[in-house]
Amino acid sequence: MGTLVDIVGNEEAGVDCIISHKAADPVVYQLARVDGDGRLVPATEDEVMAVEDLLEEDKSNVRTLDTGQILECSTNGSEGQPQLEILEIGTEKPNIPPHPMMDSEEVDVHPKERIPSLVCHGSDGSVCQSGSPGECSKTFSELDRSKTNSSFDTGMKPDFSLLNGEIHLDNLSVKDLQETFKATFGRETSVKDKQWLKRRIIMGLTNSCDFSTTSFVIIDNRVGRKQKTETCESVDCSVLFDCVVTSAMENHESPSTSHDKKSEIHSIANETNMESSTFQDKSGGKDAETEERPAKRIRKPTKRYIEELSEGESRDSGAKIVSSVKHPAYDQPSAKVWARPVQNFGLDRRYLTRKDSLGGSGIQIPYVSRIRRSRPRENLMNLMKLQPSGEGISISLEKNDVASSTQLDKECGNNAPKNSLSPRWIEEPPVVASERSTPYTERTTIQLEEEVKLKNVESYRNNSDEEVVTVPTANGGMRRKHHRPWTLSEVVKLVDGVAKYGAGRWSEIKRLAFASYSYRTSVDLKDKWRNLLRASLAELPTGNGYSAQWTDFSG
DNA sequence: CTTAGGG
DNA sequence: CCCTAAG
Repeated sequence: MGTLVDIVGNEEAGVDCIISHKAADPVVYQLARVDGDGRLVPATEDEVMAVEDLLEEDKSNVRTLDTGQILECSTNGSEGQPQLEILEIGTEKPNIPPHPMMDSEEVDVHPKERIPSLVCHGSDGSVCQSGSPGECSKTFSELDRSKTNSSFDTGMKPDFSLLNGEIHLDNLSVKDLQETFKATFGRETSVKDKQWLKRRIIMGLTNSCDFSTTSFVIIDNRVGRKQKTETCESVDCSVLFDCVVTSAMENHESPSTSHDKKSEIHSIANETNMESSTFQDKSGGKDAETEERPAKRIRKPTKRYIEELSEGESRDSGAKIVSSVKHPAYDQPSAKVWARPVQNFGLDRRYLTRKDSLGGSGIQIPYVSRIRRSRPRENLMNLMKLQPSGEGISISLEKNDVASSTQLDKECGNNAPKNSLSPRWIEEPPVVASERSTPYTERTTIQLEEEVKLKNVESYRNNSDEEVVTVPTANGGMRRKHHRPWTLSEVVKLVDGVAKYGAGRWSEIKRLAFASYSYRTSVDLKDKWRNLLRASLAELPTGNGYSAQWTDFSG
């Protein structure tokens, strides 16, 4: 069968999530976690983020499961071992001719009729299905409303007749859209932005269940059926963009087939006139915040595709910072979820199989390692437009980052619950302090390109070489074999973490900001920070004219 | 166990 | 990165 439900565990983050791929193509992940009682609860925002990062950076914890497979959830608290059985796995494969990379079975599934359903056998033997009212649904109940009546595994059609299979929202008035929204999500909305409404509705329909706060959607892989692309075209630029990027990304991977789709996509891209270089979905982004999801991160294009933008993008919206301010309740001893090796995994050429040290089951790593051959030129250029001319400083990026995050904190930090543990802003390196008023620092084209190259190298390694290999050294110790170059995003996260939690609280930073980078220890963070400090101090002190510029701005 | 600092 | 001494 397919590759449809993944378990993502991340011990550092305490995240054990079930990702049900409702749509394999484009993939829609929905996150839930198994709580101590073996119930599915929606993943928290942070878990979502952690998992997202995990998916991007480290696939070693992703297991691919099959229908009928039993999951044991070892819980810290309770004696019993709740189990989750995957009853059905929903796929939403395209109606276009099957991609040669994919299993051809299960291709003709109606998007809204095949939806993942998980049954969990609680430790008490209770069985509950997340799609129907029952034991588990307690945890889902509120989030569930739309889902239950919009067809879960029952095959029921959604509540509204407007939408029989195809979604034609274009002709609807705002009011109609609001109605539809209400029908979809079970709540009113005051948003008047048609684009936003349409987008939300589409998402609500494409998502098997909308965890109103924590569902997130990854459009992954190639763009799906035509119908889907139409949806993209009319409704959501960001999705479309994603598709385009993805398709471009995968171009080299499936040389023969992606052509059609690619051209198709491109034509759509042209039609929609994607002048915007931003990945942020404009209408959605703004309005999402005005509605019930204030400052929540909107759907972000899969970062791997746009890593070049990560420096700006990961915090430009501020959503990340705001949303991750503090949420106590989720340190709950994570329910560990192992996959028991029950049956063979469908051989899907998109996946590499590797040995699972935990359960012995095969970990299937998406073969869609989006290894970029050449970086997207425009993106880079756009990025660089942001950088006014000036001189290049080797760690300007970090400074840049801190500067922006500092700005953000000015905006939102005041109403954010101050974490009493952490107001240690003082420990920011002097460089940073002196530069925080400098909105943009710059580096030369060459430097940027170097950066990108490095990054590509790194992501390649990420995909091909997951484990931390150690080699014995002369003095008997073990040494990590591979020097993992620090990526841009890692550095950014580090700087960010230091800004948030204070330098010195390495374990905190590791736990919270580096949850998904299992290979970076807190010591690594510390060392890296030290190096950054050194580097920055080395550049700045004796006035080569640099400091003058900084002081100009800060004064 | 975490942090700091030297190697 | 590693190692280790110090909280």
